Amino acid sequence: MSTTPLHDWNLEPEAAIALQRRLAGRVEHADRLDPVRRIAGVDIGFEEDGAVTRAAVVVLAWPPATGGAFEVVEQAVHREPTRLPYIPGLLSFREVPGALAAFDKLSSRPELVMVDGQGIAHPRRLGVASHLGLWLDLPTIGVAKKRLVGRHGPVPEGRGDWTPLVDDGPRGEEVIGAVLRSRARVKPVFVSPGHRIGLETAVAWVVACLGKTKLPEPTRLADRLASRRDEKRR
DNA sequence: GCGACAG
DNA sequence: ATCTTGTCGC
Repeated sequence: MSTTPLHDWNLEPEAAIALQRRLAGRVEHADRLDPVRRIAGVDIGFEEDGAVTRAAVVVLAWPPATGGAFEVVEQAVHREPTRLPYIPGLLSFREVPGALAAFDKLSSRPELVMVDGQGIAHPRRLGVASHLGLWLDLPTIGVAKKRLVGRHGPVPEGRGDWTPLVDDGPRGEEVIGAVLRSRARVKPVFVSPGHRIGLETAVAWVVACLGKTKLPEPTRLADRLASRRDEKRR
């Protein structure tokens, strides 16, 4: 993939959208995973009233130890001035640069990455997970807490159950993700392929990484580190 | 004009 | 995303 620094990109909305259209065509929708030994979780948080972007990456060992506990192989945090405000559909331009910088601090390279946000469940099929996957050239999965686009029917109640998230594309209706019941009696999460992975495989990995909470461990731990829940809760 | 709208 | 106390439940 291109190594063009994102800060060199023209971030005018029209240009950003045109770029997303081009990049979407490069996203791979079939599984192309190496044997998985490490899974990374990525998330971005903010400090100083949003003036500072805080990107966090947590690498977990796969498989988890008997009992379900995941071993944290390593983690990294990168802070930088926030580049852009939040604009639905253009989240990548706000969060990917920081995420890449955080990845640069890692000494190991994961074989799979889970991102807090959408994958192809995006207006132009290029959510933050897909965008990051292209730049890292790694399989990525988008795990979002809310819906950005698409529609779906009732979500089955059992943990691990899911219903397809569909949206209309150039060639008619297409499945862009899964609305997954990651935990009984809790609002579902939106799982969508980011890059180099298909929907079924993506859902299987998310379910395999579920602990006791709504979010899969990689994303949950990255979220905690990005929002520094540790120091805060006191 | 009125909603919808990842984080 | 972020600001935040208590509270219900396993």
